[in-house]
Amino acid sequence: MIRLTTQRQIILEELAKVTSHPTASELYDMVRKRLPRIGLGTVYRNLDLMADSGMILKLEVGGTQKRFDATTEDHYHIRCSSCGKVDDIDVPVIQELVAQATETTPYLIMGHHVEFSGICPTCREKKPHPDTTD
Amino acid sequence: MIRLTTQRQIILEELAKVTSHPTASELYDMVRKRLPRIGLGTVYRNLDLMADSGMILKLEVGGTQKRFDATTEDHYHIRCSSCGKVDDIDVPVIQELVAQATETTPYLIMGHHVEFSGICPTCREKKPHPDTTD
DNA sequence: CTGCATGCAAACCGTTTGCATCCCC
DNA sequence: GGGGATGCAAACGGTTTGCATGCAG
Repeated sequence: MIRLTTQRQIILEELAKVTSHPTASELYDMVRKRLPRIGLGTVYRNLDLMADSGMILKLEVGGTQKRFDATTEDHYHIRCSSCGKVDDIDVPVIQELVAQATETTPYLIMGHHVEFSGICPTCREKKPHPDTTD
Repeated sequence: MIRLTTQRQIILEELAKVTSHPTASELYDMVRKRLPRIGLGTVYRNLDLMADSGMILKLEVGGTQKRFDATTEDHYHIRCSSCGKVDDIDVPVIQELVAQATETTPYLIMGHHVEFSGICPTCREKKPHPDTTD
């Protein structure tokens, strides 16, 4: 069984506390407020460990950084193509997709994920219209 | 308009030649056989340029590396969680998803992508059964 | 006690970038 | 001929890892 260290607990608590899907370094900053001497490596090691043991989700989304999710139920996401933020999206999961895909591919299918892309409200306000100044 | 350099042409040709979705460095290796002095930076610069101008697709898939696709029509993908390979998958694109999502999010939705995950035939053969030795 | 976990820092890997030179238009 | 494109190599950002020490069980 997975050993319950202070670091582990606090990382999990901080992740569960937010509805956003923080990156490892965002989580590092959050955790550091309570555990100033924690190392970034510890955060990475524990996130991977918890993801492997199914306690949390490691989101394989676009962008340069992986993001983490305390909600392990199957659900879809939307990513802001401007700032990279990721939010949950409340569209019902389509289980039939896997059945459909199974018929057309030699792969052994394990799952699927839908990722929407768009502009989040914050970024929308920042750039109401691309550029009408010239 | 986008300047037509030898490098550009050959990168595009090599990408169009394969049905796989190569990473930048895979493409670099392919192109280098015809253009031994090309630099990796040139490959990256041109792939980004061509993606921005809509000539090719930059796949925002999971994994550590970006992948590129000469087919710009909307379609879905499957990624092997063992070797990272990405293939097209022949499941009809669900346009209604965007409409559905629009109703439940404050984001301005631009698009969506479905990524299946599974084990490719090659990796399936390599590991017929995970480990039954204990 | 003892071995897994931590903190720290160096290493890694994919990607980006600055710069002098090159070559397409 | 001129400005964008190239080759090269150094820089970068995110992640991983080796090692001595620390602490949970």
